[in-house]
Amino acid sequence: MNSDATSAPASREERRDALVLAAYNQIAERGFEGLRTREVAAEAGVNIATLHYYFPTKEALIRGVVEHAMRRFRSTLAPHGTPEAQLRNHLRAVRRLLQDEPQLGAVMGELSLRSARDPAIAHIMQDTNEAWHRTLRGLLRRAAAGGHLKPELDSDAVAALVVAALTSMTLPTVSASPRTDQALRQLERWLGI
Amino acid sequence: MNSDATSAPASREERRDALVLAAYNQIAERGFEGLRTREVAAEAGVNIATLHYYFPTKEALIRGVVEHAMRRFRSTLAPHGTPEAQLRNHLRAVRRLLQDEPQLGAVMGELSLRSARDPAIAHIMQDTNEAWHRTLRGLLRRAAAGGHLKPELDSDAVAALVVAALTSMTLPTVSASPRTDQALRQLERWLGI
DNA sequence: GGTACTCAATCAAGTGATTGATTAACAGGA
DNA sequence: TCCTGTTAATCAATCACTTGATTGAGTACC
Repeated sequence: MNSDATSAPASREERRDALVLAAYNQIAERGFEGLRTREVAAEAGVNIATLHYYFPTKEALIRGVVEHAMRRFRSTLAPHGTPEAQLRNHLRAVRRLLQDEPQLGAVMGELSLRSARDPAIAHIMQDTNEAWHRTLRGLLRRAAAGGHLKPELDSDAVAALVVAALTSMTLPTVSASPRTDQALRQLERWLGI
Repeated sequence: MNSDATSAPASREERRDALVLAAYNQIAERGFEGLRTREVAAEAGVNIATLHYYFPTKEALIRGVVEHAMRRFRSTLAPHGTPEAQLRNHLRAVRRLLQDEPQLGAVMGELSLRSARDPAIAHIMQDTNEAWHRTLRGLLRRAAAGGHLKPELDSDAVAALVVAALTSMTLPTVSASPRTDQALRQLERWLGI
């Protein structure tokens, strides 16, 4: 049934991804409140019944969006640059990601709120936040070991504050404010990076 | 038409407040996605048509919730205690408010996300955040003037970071984490309060 | 008589999900 | 090579229900 990549129909995975991306964009723009399976299907260029062929329920589609968003976000957490620059690069990378891809911030925000009433989402997001926290602790410890940060720094608490500050940038009231970059610079100043 | 407070029907204001509170609770529990005018009316103990007598549209009801939430939140921003303790009291007060009234955090979070697509909400929340920022700058300056903080402190940037960190606590993924208090303590540590 | 408030019944539109029919591709046997 | 059966994917039509909003009638109070 699967033809080569140059002709319709697209592969199963491509079709699923198109539907997930359409739902992702709709959630970013109108929240879960405005998520409509008919419109998701239309944006992906298929019939509503086709959407249900790939995702039996609307909730199943939402789970696809959760995976997509977490994968996109976690891909940013990978450290890059010299060890002393990694911490600052991290802060800048997350900030830049949320600036360049405001949809990701919007979807992450929507998912965070929904996690209060959806244990599956809560679990995935908690895992992602744990991984993020670990990544940050590692960066902080390495920076302290290299003499770039005070050795008595409480990396656990600092990581928690960094996660909180960056997470707030998924909220439009924070990300839209020019003060957000001031907040980030203050964080860097206090870190001495 | 208005009878005394001991008998039905309640006054016009009481009835409106009951509807707003019912909607507020529903938004806190299920987000805008799960907000149903029929259920709001039922929780307030009136007919759907009565809800529409007081609020012509669902959007009008939502605006009532916005006002209620902003009023509740801003009432916490008022400084209390001695000048040197006011800053720490402020941080603790907001944290405690979001702990004691998680619905407020949930609704504030929902409203923040909705503000991206509702200019009226965006305006009100921006005003509230401006007021909050001013309050914090004032507390920071007074603390610095009293010798409790470093005089070279950038009160603008610190206030921005404080707003961001506290705002993140409206998100369940942050507020549900035991690390949130660590983040707050780290902030206090860096402030020296 | 006028006003404010109430509600049962209804409307019109929307929504997630299902069904049965159709089409295309593939594999295997003659 | 052709034919047949199977499988995967597609969609128009439909279902059953939900939802925001409206209407007309009734009641109480001034």
